[in-house]
Amino acid sequence: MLRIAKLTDYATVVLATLAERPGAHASATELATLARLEPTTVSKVLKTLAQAGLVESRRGAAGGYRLGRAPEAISVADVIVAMEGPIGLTECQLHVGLCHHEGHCGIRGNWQKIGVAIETALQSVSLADLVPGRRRPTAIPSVTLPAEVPGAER
Amino acid sequence: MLRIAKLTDYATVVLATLAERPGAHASATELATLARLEPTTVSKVLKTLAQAGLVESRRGAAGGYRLGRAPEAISVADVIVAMEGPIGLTECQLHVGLCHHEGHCGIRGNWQKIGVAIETALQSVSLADLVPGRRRPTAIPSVTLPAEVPGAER
DNA sequence: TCAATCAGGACCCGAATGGTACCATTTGGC
DNA sequence: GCCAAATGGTACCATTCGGGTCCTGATTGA
Ligand code: FES
Ligand code: FES
Repeated sequence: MLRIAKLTDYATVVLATLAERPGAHASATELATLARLEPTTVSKVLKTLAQAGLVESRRGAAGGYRLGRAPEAISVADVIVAMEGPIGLTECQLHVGLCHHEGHCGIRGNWQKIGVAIETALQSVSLADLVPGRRRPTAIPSVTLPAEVPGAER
Repeated sequence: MLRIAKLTDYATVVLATLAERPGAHASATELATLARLEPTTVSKVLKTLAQAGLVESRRGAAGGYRLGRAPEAISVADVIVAMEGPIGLTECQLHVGLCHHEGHCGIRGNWQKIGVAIETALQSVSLADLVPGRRRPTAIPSVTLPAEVPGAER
């Protein structure tokens, strides 16, 4: 399916909600009602996001969460990486030596390039672009697949 | 993870193997030994690919599979769609009316745009680009996020 | 006729995901 | 000083999904 996890989707919704109230801290339950999600789930998502530094947390009474950086500085790629770990289409793309066919499979390098292209595309979309009302036309800049084939033999 | 399924990865490997022997039909077991994969798995993959028209099959003795089109005409997006169904980052991106938050969530449209951008990137990489020995520098053309916000208010 | 080969399922098992609950820790207010 | 509010962290369970195998039937060439 090439899908992101549901929790990642929730994360974007919660972050978008947070982006609409800059500055002040908002509690997890408060955000949950605003986003109409389960409080427990929102809490879980926020914990993960806090570990990644995308949101800042304050504990204790009157605590809560707020964005760790400006909405423009948080990309969709950041959210995905925070929630699901490094972006990689295939398993063997991330670590070398795990795949049985590395020796005779010339595809690996290409998967890596494709992954980089997608990641670049995701990085150029920021939270500010997702927040309704603050929309502005966004153009993903020319995503070029780095053709580092040395001698382009054929 | 934003990963593709393993079977999809296998599909690209098998297709790449097929691309190296144009014309003649190759049996599933034959392809399995070439790609060093489980014959049963390769068979399963090929069946799926045949349904999508990416490979042509011939039954009976001396039967087998061959590419349905030229390697240049088969994109990575085609393979993913054939193996995993329509590309969509989120669930609510594919069908309208399933998500509870559609009413007040302005994110959905943006996810769709991001999905289109990724799909475009995947479509511009063909099988021919993946086959080792036939490599040629590939540039994913300027993937532009269609900013169809009517009045770009801000 | 027979053997090879694809077609189309059914089936099973393990892993991952979504979701929930519990308890410790911190912090502000009374 | 104490309590309520709120996060931090972990552990847990049910369900789903993906990977993988196997079986039976249909087709085709020798
Ligand atoms: S499939 Fe893993 S290296 Fe090619
Ligand atoms: S999360 Fe489903 S429409 Fe926004």
